[in-house]
Amino acid sequence: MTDPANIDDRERIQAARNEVIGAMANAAEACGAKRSYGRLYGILFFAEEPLSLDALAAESGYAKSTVSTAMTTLERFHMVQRRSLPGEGKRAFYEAEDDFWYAVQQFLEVMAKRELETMSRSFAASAMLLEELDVPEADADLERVRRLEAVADQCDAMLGILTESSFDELAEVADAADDGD
Amino acid sequence: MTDPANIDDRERIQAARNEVIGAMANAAEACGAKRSYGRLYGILFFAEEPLSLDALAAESGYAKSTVSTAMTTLERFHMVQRRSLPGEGKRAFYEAEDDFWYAVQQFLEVMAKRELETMSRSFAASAMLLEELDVPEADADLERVRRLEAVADQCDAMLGILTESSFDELAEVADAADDGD
DNA sequence: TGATATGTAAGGAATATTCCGAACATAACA
DNA sequence: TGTTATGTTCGGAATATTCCTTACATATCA
Repeated sequence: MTDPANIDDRERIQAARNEVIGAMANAAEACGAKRSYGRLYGILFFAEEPLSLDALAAESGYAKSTVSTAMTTLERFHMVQRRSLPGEGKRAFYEAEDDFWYAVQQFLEVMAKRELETMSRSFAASAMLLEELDVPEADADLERVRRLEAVADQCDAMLGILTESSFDELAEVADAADDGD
Repeated sequence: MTDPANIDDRERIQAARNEVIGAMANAAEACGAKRSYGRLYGILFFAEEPLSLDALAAESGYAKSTVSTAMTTLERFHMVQRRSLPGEGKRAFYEAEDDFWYAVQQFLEVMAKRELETMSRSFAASAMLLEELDVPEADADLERVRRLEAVADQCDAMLGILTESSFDELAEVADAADDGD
């Protein structure tokens, strides 16, 4: 059942997984989330079956409470799904959203879009204040803020495309854009 | 020279600026940079003339050393430009890149692209390890990693479009994409 | 309902980040 | 070259973050 060759295979597979799991930890950090969330998503991404909190805690080495809050957060981002398997009582099982592009979209939708909207609101508020004034300095500032608003709008449009396009549609967009250039 | 009305105007202008400067601090944080960098960029963005380190320190309230390292970093990102004004000795002056879209592009180019490349390399390394194995479990993992690579490639293509398109070209891309949907 | 297993929340220890101040380095100019 | 003005580096204090432990809450099933 576990002859030397199999043990070696397992180790290699684990090494391959860890490479990706580490990359996901980095990505999470780059996205402003905790590294642990990235690692836990990675573990789930490779899991052959949905994992319970305890299994995830054992596999990852994190405390159960840490895993619990991580799952709650990742669920809000639609990065993992919580399943209640029948006959398993209260116990919940988690699996990763295996469509990684969808996961990326969800992140952009929830985080980037929200961040951008907050920024746009600030720009708008600033513009409002400046419009009420009638001095040259205010005019110059208003011009600058309007440019910021234009960029924010453009970013918003691009984000819309990214979050609303399927993976295949996006490929078309990319091709079209390359032709245009 | 500073009658009540002017003082009031100044305060309002400052309030309008602070609104934007605060938004930029938030944006910097969201982008994984320090809030102080965002604020300093914002101050420069509204400055009527290039500012020296001391002026920036006075205006922002940060220590000069903090401003110094901030400027070095922002310069690497092409978010600010360092100018040596003639007759000013060693003293350097800084001004913000006023094309905000260009600044965004620079950020994507330097940070997002680098991050994505690191991730892609990890995916590739993992795939290499898995290709050498010939067990079903490894095949299943390889399939998953290949999907990750496909998403990373797509993201890279989109990043390319974003970083290589001018503001106006980007609008065309957005329009074309909306038509396509 | 009680007993047990599971999930969540709160507080604090370990760690990482940010920023300041002081020491140091370097360029300009007398 | 010496002096002064400016810029940078480094160590540590203040702060923020992460994650664990413990305590609590809630669901399941006898």
